[in-house]
Amino acid sequence: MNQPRGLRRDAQANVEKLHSAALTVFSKTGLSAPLEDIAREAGVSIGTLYNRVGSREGLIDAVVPAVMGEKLKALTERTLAEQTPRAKLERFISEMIDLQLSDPAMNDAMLRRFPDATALINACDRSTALGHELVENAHDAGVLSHDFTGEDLMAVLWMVGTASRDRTAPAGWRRVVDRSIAAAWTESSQPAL
Amino acid sequence: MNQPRGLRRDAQANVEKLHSAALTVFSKTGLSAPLEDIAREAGVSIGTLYNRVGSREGLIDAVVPAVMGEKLKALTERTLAEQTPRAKLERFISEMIDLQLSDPAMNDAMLRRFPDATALINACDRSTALGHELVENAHDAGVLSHDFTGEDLMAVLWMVGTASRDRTAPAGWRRVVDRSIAAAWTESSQPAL
DNA sequence: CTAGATATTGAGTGCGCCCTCAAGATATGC
DNA sequence: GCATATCTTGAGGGCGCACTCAATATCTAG
Repeated sequence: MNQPRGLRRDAQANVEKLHSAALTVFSKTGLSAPLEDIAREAGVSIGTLYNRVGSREGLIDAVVPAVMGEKLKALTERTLAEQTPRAKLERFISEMIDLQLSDPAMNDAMLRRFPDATALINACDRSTALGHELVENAHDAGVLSHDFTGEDLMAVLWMVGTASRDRTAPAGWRRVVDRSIAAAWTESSQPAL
Repeated sequence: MNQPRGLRRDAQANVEKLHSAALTVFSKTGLSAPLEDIAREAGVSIGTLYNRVGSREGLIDAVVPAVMGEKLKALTERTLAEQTPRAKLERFISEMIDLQLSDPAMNDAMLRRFPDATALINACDRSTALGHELVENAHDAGVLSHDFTGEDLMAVLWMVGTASRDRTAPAGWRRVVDRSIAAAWTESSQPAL
């Protein structure tokens, strides 16, 4: 959680101010927010921002993976608490969508818009792995069509993220996505209550 | 097709050079290509570009609707030549997708990325109207689920356009879209050969 | 208290693009 | 051929953002 010691006390304080400012701004504007905004929010000059955090990726990695990790942990628990493979997968999808819609920073993260923020990418990879696993389980249980792959799941979520961040998206996008998912279940499968 | 007379001959020639350069560059890079690229391609200075065409929207409108209109006309003919309402709609969808994938300029047009290019928007509106009509006919013939609306159709096409222009799109996007369409037909409906 | 190591600062530079305008070039009517 | 209305030109200004660095301020160990 803390910086590699050796920083002067004021510098240390600035790091913390920058981190919390970054969190605020990222959640409002997304991970591509101007770094100047973050410096201002932290009450610190742009030079200091660079001195303390080095790069946008550094700042993202210092701050977002923790939040994201928390959310994913809770999400995973809720997902695995469901009874059937289908219910699990449905839960996962709807929770992931909620996460993306809840906050531009989460959305940018899931869309992998900053591939050099390696810690963040790792966090995302974990959720991707969970998704793939749930798809496989659903296949094994015979509730999900075999031509709906893990890749397809990720594509669905990518589209949700993309559509939601674009204000020119036409009204029907959500229905399109929902229909695509709905069509992937097998006949023998029962929707969760 | 021509400028409102009164231009000196050299100026007139420049207009033409600019139009054809615009066509070339737009098809390669899309409608948001730097205007400087177009001036260079036309062998003319950036100042002249502004003198002759005024704005990006002016240039787009002077050049893209004609091409688009041609393509839409042919597309419409082919669509209406199909026998059944379902075949018509399927044809329309696949032709529209091909059009979007064929050329960044067409894609930007269909995505309505330049709402102030009014002539272009008009052309697009005509194809939208056709889409809505085909959806209605399919509803009337009982081959298309009533909860797949004209708006849904446009959302599908919007997603195709968006996914295809984003190189970070995951591999499965096309299948997601196809499944969404496939799921919209009613049981009584027969796919075209 | 002070020297010197450590931080902060913000004006400045760069980049890509949009758009303008004064100075110079060119066509055209007479 | 010449006068002049018409065009072209490209350097320059603006904008938003990333990123740097010499000058200045602040900590802290002794």
